[in-house]
Amino acid sequence: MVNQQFAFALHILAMLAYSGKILDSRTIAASINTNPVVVRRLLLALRRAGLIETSTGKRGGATLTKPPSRITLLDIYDAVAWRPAIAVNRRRAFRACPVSCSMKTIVGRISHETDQAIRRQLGKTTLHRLISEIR
Amino acid sequence: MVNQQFAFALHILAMLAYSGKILDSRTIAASINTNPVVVRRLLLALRRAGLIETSTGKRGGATLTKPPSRITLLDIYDAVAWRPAIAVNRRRAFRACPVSCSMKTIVGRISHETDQAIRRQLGKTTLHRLISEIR
DNA sequence: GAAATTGTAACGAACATGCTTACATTTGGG
DNA sequence: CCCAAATGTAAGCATGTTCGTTACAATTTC
Repeated sequence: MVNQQFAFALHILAMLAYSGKILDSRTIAASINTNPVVVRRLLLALRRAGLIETSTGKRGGATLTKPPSRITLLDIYDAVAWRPAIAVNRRRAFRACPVSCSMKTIVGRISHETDQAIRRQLGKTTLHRLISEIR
Repeated sequence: MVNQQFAFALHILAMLAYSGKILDSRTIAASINTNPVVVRRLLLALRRAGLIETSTGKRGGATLTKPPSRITLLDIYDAVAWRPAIAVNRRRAFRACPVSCSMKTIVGRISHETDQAIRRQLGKTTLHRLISEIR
């Protein structure tokens, strides 16, 4: 992955789990060293996934909806990673070439299997275990 | 991954394995539906990894250096994927925040574990098995 | 020596990513 | 009731990546 959204999302949720309090996007952004709007966009994705709740207005911010022991890194990955780790070539195949005609299917399967392997791995770790490594 | 280089590399090696002959970059590029220079750049990476040999001049091109049963998708992945699937935030940590100070290490470990999971998966499949699915 | 091929540099277009500004909306508290 | 503080969200910009393209030197075969 080129983008850092998964790393940012982990950081956000680690902050929320570690503090246990409502945190605003400015505080979180300072910890990540980025802009509050970048954080807010990720908060939206995490909320859509049901991992956090947000509230607007004064004293607003975000909190977890579940205990950190019941959130896995896979939940977070699903919330923010929409592209598979392995891309497939989507162009038209060259009809006269059997390799070309089969590659989309074959690479599609490889991509899917690899995704499953990633998901299996991420499903093993909870947010609770992740924050237990802080300090 | 945003880029398609792994998919392209799989395609190139599948062509070489399937045909068993020397193929030039123009032929391969036509099958992938891209430009010969794009193919040649990947051929360089695959050659550096010891998977193929190339020859210049008339009747030049590329061939495998080993039987397809002895090339795994992991070999190919290593040849062309230099970025880890999961990026880490490389900015300076915010010193006053314990979460911020720990995240680089923690996400680094997650990134590494995930990479290992990907590599385990890709190591299971040989180029031979891949081309057995053609047609 | 001509033709075909790789190796490689240089440039550009398209796209992805993240930062920033801006502002409407919502909420809490005096 | 009004102000301050916060999210939600759009728009635009800068940067980096990716891929395609052109071009040409070097190499090899015939």
